[in-house]
Amino acid sequence: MDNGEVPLCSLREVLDLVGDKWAIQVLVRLGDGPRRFSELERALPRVSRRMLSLTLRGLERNGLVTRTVYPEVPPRVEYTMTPHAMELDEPLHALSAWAAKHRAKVAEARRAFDVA
Amino acid sequence: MDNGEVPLCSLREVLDLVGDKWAIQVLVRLGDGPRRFSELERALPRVSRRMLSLTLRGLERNGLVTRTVYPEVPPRVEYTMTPHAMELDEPLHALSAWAAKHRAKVAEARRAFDVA
DNA sequence: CAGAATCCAACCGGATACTG
DNA sequence: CAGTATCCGGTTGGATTCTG
Repeated sequence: MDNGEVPLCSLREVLDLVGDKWAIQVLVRLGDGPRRFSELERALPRVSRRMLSLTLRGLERNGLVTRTVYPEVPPRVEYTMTPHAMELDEPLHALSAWAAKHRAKVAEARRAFDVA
Repeated sequence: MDNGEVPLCSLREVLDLVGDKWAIQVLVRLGDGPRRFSELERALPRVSRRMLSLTLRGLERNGLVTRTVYPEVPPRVEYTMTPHAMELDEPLHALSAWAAKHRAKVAEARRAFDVA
């Protein structure tokens, strides 16, 4: 990791956008298309309604997600990824590839550390 | 972002490793070579000693950093990145490149959202 | 259906002081 | 030098309740 070439502030910016506990889970769900609030809620049982709401609000605020309200009864709201959010796909793949590759070593390091 | 291809759990794993507030700052500093505790402390004035300590302990536990104690007086401790931590360099670059590219849009989205 | 509001417990992290 | 220990205020997030 070369200090001079990693723009630290940019890195912090992305992590501030998607680094929190649920943002990425939501984004990935939106990856195959628009989803309603309740669909996301069912798809992510471990996210409380409150947190889902706050997460979506954050993503919307940062322009990663678009919120569309359909004037119907009962109300329908759909969340959609924006084009630039889609471009996050590849960087995130790179990261998870790293994780997949080194998972065993990380687990082993953790075991070794914990017994000591 | 293709749901079927992004291994969500791997992604969460990496973010759990380096997603917290200071881990990456520390890693980047270690990018050009081993550093002593006090060097890191000076290089990262906004990180409290306590947080630096906890961060290093976490990185060490996950095998991203090696801690070496030299039996001298006064004591000297050096922190070094492990080989697999170095491989994080490129994925992190990809992420920060995304941030750099879309920074303006994100900022604009935020402004638009906040005035509303 | 899609949230917002409120309450409250748990956790986080800074400041300070102490140690091998 | 390189930490750890303790105290403590602020933030986070779950549970619950209320609403258009």
